[in-house]
Amino acid sequence: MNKIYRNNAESLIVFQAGHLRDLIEEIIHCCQERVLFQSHKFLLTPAELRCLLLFHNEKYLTVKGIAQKLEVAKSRVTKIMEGLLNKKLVQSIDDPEDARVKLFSLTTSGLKKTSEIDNFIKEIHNELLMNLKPEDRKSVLHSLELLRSSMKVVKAKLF
Amino acid sequence: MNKIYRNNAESLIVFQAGHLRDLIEEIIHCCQERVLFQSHKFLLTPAELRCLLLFHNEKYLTVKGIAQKLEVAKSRVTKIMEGLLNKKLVQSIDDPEDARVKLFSLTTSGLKKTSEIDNFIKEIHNELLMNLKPEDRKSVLHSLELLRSSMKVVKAKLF
DNA sequence: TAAATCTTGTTCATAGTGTTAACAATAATA
DNA sequence: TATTATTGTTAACACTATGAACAAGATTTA
Repeated sequence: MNKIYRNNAESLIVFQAGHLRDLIEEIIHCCQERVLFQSHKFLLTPAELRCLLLFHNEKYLTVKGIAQKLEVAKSRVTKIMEGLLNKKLVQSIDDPEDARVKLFSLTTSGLKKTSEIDNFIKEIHNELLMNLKPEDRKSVLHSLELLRSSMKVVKAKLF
Repeated sequence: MNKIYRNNAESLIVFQAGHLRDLIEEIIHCCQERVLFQSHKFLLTPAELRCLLLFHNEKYLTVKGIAQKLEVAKSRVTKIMEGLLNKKLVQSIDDPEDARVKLFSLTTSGLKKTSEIDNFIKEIHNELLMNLKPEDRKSVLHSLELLRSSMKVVKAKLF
């Protein structure tokens, strides 16, 4: 029952599923290494780096807003911002319309660093793409879209 | 210089690289959620779960061996094994050939749990595959292989 | 063989990520 | 105005992880 399959089709699926598992694991491992590498390179903790990148689209962010985007508790955000304030990469002002709220924004050096990080990440992904043969690029992207969709379906079943 | 590209080819590459970045990010996020879900499901910490799966291929493992496979410090392994010993999922004996060495192995309940976890992961990946159209499966796997290779090249340049 | 060196695993201090609960200040609502 | 809801902080806790110092045991070498 463990090694004998009803037919070749079933055996192929088991093989492919195992292969899929190994490939995903390797790819994730590689990405995690990159995250550590780049936070080390920019003298930030991974959480600080992730947080800085949120300011790419928005000039002002609140603790609540950051917590939602990073999907962590507000108390965690307080800690992360403490680090970024110490490093003088962000500054905070009180929201003139609501005294409970703090508005965080990048300092000049924070803006510079954020832009450097974003360029670095862009460059990495550019290389990632350029290492693929031009005719493979579209199909790799399409495959990742299929995989993402399938993951969403599996996830929906799980919860 | 930021929004004007020399030609359509360059613009396409920038677009594709950004798309690649977003897709990888989403996929990784999904996988991380799965890791949390499954460790919660099996009443283990993620590190304990990862460690249990190492016994799939080998009956006996040492602290050093586990540290190498998990790519963590030996002191970390000591802690993880403490948790697994408390949960009675592993047992340890002194290596008769070297008094410094401890040989860890799964208990009966550890073996059972490990097998349940492995089946769960197999099932997840099976579903992941089955949600793809049969004619897409090979190309998705092939694309992941291409991506993995490209990542290795990029990584090699980085270090 | 005895001394020096290497290996194995543990403990401890430290850092980073993250949660929940309790709380104070402020805002919105009834 | 009194109640309720929101915002952000603090504190206690858990998990992941590292590196240094160390003890015990194995190996090498002089």
